[in-house]
Amino acid sequence: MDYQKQLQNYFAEADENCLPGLSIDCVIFGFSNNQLKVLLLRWKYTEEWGLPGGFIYKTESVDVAAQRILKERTGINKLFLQQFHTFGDDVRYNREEISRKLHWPDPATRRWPNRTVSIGYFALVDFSKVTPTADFLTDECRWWDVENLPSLLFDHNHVIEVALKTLRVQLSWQPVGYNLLPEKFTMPELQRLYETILNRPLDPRNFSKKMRALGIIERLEEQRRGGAYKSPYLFRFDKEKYKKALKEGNLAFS
Amino acid sequence: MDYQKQLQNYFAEADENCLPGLSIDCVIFGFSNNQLKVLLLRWKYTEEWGLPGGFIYKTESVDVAAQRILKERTGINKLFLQQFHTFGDDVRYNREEISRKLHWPDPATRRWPNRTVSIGYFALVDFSKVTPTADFLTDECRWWDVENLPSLLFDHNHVIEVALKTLRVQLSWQPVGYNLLPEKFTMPELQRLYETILNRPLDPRNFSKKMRALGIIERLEEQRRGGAYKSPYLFRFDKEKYKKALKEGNLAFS
DNA sequence: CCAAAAGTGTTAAACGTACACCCATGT
DNA sequence: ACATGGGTGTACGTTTAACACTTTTGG
Repeated sequence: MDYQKQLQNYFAEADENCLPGLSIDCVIFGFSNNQLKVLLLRWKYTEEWGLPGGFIYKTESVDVAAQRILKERTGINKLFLQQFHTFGDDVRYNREEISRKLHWPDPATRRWPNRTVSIGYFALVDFSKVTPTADFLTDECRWWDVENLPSLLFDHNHVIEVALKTLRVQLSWQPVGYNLLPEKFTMPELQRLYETILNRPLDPRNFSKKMRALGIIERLEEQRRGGAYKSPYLFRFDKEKYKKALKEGNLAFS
Repeated sequence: MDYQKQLQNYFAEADENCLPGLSIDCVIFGFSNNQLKVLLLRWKYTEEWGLPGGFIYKTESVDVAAQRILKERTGINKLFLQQFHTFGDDVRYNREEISRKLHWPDPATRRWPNRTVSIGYFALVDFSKVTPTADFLTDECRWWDVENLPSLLFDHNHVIEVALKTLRVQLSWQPVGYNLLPEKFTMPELQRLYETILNRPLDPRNFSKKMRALGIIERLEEQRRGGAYKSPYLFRFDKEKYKKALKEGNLAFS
């Protein structure tokens, strides 16, 4: 089997060139169809899903490694990426269980350390600009609703939960809308993004008022045609004002 | 020199029993004399100060290691301790510079990895309950004003800055007063704690009003006698209500 | 013409902020 | 008696929260 050899090579290289016992996990958030999504990978020849992750080269900063891993494993480049927690429990997974689930032969398994400390990053991306692509370790790469995840490998369900919690807390200071939405969007779309992340309904009149009062978005003449029912106006973020407001911490949303 | 041998033993043990290339740094905050303080250690036979830190045993969770290190190196036990950031730059210190500053012989130095990823924790402690004690690696352990730190070893000045920033942001959700103040305290003391962390003056009338409105502190009949001038009332945190308010995120302070 | 989503304004309550004087105490 | 820090209330402006009807559109 060619795949087994690739696996062995991968771990052998990591062993030689990467920091031992340390890894990175990336939680990539996107928003589409009024749902917050996470990008997951399905490992080759299995039905097992997990977060994209990888190792850190010995001469590479952890932040740079996170960007590289994202790029290598999902094709996504240069985006909003933030460290949110380091997962250091002594038992985060069972090596034998993982090895069984992934159909790994013993030699490959043994290369996987018994214990790994993992640094968690989350990314916010424009769903419409991502073309999920599987890499040599995986068969499939696709978006999953945050609300409806399968049981994942390792402690990845927990990692996603912590990322979500961080995202909620940081809603007020992070350019969430700016990174998760396409360039042009409607007010209801923005509202549903906030509702999804905050996990509670918001009043459309108050929401619209507040968002527009922040002065970080502008309404275009254009309307979104083609959908059924009344055509909503399109909006666009004013990048400069958004950044300025973020710096001043003006984007709290209670 | 006995110390050199101890050093070598220490690193040899760490090499054998600890996770390689990973360390923990602890930023311990205290409050006294209207100043926010950090606990620092002076390395033996030098004038070089740094944060208490250490390594993680191979069978120990990172959180537990942080508590153990704190206890071992400062005598402080069982307190508020929170991971705040992982420092993963590829060049966080110069091994030769460190070795020179600490008067380390080559063999000991070579045991120190060329690169270490460090997980930062910050602790909030009751200043009055801590008896700073140096350990076998250090000559002295004492509090320093956050506003007036010396140039520290490694990237520890930067680590403290990030911890402070985190502390400021989290003032609203963390039991800062509860952990940094003695059981009984006066309103001006609490106010100065907040002023110090937020780094700006607050109006005493508004501060008192707001704090008491939160319903998490109770005024005792007792007053603090002995100081000159008018005797201030003593207050105490209502632990239950404090925890409840924290859960509900009601402790924002703008 | 109908169903469904988009869009919008007013009011009351809560909260934040600015501001100044008297009081208690030890020396 | 006095110097010093402790203690307190009011008024104004801003922000939030609650609330319902009309408009637009495609089918």
